[in-house]
Amino acid sequence: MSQLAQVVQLLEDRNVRLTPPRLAVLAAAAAAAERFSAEEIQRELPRVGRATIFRTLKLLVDADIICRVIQDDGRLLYRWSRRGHHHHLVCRTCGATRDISQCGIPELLGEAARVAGFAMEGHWLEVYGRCQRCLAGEGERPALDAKRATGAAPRSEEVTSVTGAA
Amino acid sequence: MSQLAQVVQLLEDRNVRLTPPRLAVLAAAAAAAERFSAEEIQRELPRVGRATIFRTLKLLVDADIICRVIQDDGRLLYRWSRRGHHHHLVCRTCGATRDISQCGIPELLGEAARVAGFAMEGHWLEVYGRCQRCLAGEGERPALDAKRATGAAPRSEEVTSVTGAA
DNA sequence: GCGTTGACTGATACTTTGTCTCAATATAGC
DNA sequence: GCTATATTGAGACAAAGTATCAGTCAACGC
Repeated sequence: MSQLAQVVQLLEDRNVRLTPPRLAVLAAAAAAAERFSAEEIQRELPRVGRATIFRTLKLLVDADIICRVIQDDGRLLYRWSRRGHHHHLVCRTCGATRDISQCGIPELLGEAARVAGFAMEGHWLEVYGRCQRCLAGEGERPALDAKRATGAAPRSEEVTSVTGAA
Repeated sequence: MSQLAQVVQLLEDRNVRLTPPRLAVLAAAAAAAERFSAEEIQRELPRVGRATIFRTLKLLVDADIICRVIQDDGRLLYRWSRRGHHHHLVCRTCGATRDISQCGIPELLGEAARVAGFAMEGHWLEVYGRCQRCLAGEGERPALDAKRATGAAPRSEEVTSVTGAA
């Protein structure tokens, strides 16, 4: 079953009507880089209303199909969510990301939380740095946001922040 | 030397002119909760221009006196920055935060980053859960956010985030 | 097939959180 | 006091959503 088919299944299970605009948003999101902005979807689908795009994205977020990703600069992007708890390495130069499945935060900070009288329930971690290509001087791109309007899809592997259950 | 005096000193060192509006913003920020929004400062200082408030906050961010904090929902807050790398425990019920100076992230994830070909430069971690008081059933506050206009300090479920040097 | 009902849509206005511009004003240095 | 420069406040503008509303569409019962 393709990813898209799975998503369709998931939405049908939630009794969400799969209308043409919704499917268009879904397809555009699927065709976009792993991380995409609402604006990209809008650009891709000029005939679909802005409100519909945002509503559909929200729907997908609610269905846990995509997740909202807050970047360093406060911008919001969307990303296909992945099952399983993981974090990301984010390249500050080109925006590329790699997943880290290793976590260890609960073990690391659980004791500190206990001492502070907190019941730890979750955490949120992102690691920033520079990827091999950018370190080597290739792959330098004006940071993703630079002019926002380039339409250039970010390289896949992308960023995200994940709110993970501790 | 008081915190405010230290800040004034810091700004003077940077040749920043300490005009009355700037001092007013500084004082309002100092009087506010540890974490505050630009809106709160505005409400506090109706006679100071909005642009001046934002400019002054930016100035303080540039001077590393306060830091911008991106919340779960993408909203921006400001927070007095502390010397030294630390993270926060955030109570989802009442919004209270506690610092954790212990970090260990670089040690924990450094190897994973290296394997992925990343040069780790910083990270961003928030731990959330419930504080002792909320666990005990006291201290529960109706989510303060409701209409944002209450002037009350932080709302519940906030997640503060800090980008720390790794 | 028809009518009803409720979900969905697109247009558009509005909100929030800033940033930019510009003329007026304050300040520092001489 | 004069001049150059920094700062200010008002207000326009922008990005990224959200809310509202009338119109449309699809499902469902008859």
